[in-house]
Order: sequence, then C-alpha cells, then structure tokens
Amino acid sequence: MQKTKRLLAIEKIISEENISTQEELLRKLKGKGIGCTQATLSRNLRQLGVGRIPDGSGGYKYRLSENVRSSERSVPKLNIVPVIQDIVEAKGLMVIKTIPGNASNTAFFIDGAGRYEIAGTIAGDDTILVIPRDEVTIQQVHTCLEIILPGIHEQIKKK
Amino acid sequence: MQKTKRLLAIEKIISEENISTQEELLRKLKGKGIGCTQATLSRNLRQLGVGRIPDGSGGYKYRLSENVRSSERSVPKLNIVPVIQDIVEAKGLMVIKTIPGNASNTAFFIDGAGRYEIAGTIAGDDTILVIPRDEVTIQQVHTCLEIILPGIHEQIKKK
DNA sequence: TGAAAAAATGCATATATTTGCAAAATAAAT
DNA sequence: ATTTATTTTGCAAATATATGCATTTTTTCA
Repeated sequence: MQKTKRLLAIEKIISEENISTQEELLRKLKGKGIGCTQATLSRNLRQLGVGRIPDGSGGYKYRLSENVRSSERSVPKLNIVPVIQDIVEAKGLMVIKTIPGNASNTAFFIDGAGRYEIAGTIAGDDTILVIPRDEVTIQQVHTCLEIILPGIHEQIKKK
Repeated sequence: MQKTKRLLAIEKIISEENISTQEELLRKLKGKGIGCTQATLSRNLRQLGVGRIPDGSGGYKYRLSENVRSSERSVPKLNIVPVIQDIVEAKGLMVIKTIPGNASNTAFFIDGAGRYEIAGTIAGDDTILVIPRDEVTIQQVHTCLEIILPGIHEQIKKK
C-alpha cells in the first residue's frame, strides 16, 4: 500500500530532522521517490499524531507525539511478526492469534507504540484482544498495526 | 505588565481546556477581560513554546511544551492511584491502563469495593477491562471509580 | 524628569494549513 | 472477473497562522 509506505517515511523523516513546513516535508518525500500533495500530507500528519511546536529559535518544527517517540527510543525493533498467526475481527474488536506463549509480549509491544486508535489490549496465552476506541474503524486499526508491525499482513497472507 | 498577565492566562487556559484555534483562545481571553489581536497571540504562543497537536478526534489542540507541563505536576499524591496510567471508554466498556505488572492487584482492589455498578473485571498485565452492568452508564462508572480511588481522575489528567 | 532605546502591539498582508468535493485507486463481495 | 463499497487523493478554495512595518507603550539611563 502506497499510503503505509508514506506514513512510515514521514515518521522517519520527522524523527531524524527538523522540518518546519509541510512543503519542506513534501520535498524530502519527493527526494525519496514518494509523491503526494500538501493536502494529503496535512491529513497524514494528523493521522500520525504529528504536532507542530516552536523550535526554540523563532521557528516551528513538526514532531511525533510523545508516546510514539518514546516507543521508538526504548523498544527494540525485534522481529515479532512471525509469532503472529492470524488476525480476525469480532464485535468491533480485533483478535490476534499468536503462537503459544507469545500473546503477552506481543501485546506489550503493541501497547508500547502508544497509538491513539487502540484503547487497550488484553493478552492470554496465545490470544490478544485489541480494543479500538469508539469512532475508530477496524480498517484504521489495520493501518495502525501495519505501522507498528510493518509487514504483518503480508506475513499472515503467506501462511 | 499587561503581557505577563496575558501569558499566564494563556498557559492556564490551555492547560485546562482544549483550544483549537487562536481565534478561540482570543475569545476566552476577552472573556477574562484580557484583550489583544490574533497576531500578538501568535507571537505569545511561540514564546511560550506552545505547540499544536492532533487531538485524536479529527481536530487540533494547543498544548504546553513538555517541560512546562512536567514542572507543574511536581506535587505527588500519596495513594495507590499513581499506578493507574489512563482510563478510556470503548464499546460501552471501560479500559484501565496501569504500569506494567499492576493490573491484577488494582483490579483486585476495585473488585474488593463490591460496587453494584461493576459486573466484573478482567486483568492482564497492565490493562484492566471493567465491565459495567447493563443499564449502568459510563458516567456512573466514573463516579464509582472516584469513590473507590479518590483523586484518580485528577491524577490522570496531570499525566 | 525627559530623552533615547527597547519591547510590545495592531494593522494589513503574506504564508501556511485545512477542508469540501469529485475523481481515482483499493479493497471487498458476488 | 465484475461489480460495489470504501478509502485515498488532488484540486481549488476556505481557514488559520505568521510577519513586515509603523506606532504605541514600557524601560533605561543621564
């Protein structure tokens, strides 16, 4: 999906350098071969929870939300995807099946991402219940999972 | 000095309510007898380090910088409340997030209060699902929690 | 106290961001 | 494989925010 790639690229760029306008970010993306309009960027930034704050020297810069930043700094990108066996939706909730004994750490990882879309998770031995916030569609949760665990859907399809 | 008063008022308003545009903040200030133009506000917000971030529901809100917020919350409360990180409602249920490993004992405490409003709780490692009885509103559950854990909402707000 | 310098402000405008709407692209269903 | 529904996107226009400049207010200093 083109959008997912862009969202990931945006997070990366913003966390690595000081961007002060959407036009500037637009150029950086173009440089990476990822194109869209400024309007789309505006929507994407909101979805990602990216804020705009004073940079301390008269200007402004975009910055990821606190929880996203802290999760990126402390949780290693371990290869957690392979433990996930299946994802199904039920009653507006999302149920993730893992290989036995791996629900807890996977849920912890998901929680750690600090995504707004997810109200919380509860993990058993090999099953995780992901509770989306009201107003959040299952589709949005899927996008969200893709951001937390890039390649997750791809991985499952292959099973 | 007129400006100092305004800066303080801005900090106060922003920390207490969700403001989404400078015009809106302008009106709030006028309501307090403090007047200026949007241009001045723009300059003041930058000086205060106030950022603009997604509010999680499609809009934006202004927020004080992290350091300002953390210095304001330096008075510790002395009870078990601090282990609770967040409370959100979803699907008519209530999800309580705690610091890792504390969901179980907190849930036990909540159960122990024997409140009628709460049908039961399920605790994982750091998440508690509180299931209200049918006919019980979320608002009632909030009130109920405040009775069991005085100061809980106050505590969370400051995070 | 009065003059000079610095800071703050308003006005008008430039710049930047958001949004409604229709078209295009994706995903889902038959 | 088509059709249908959903999501994403671009375009143009509306909103919102930032800034240059002249003026007023506040501060500094002799």
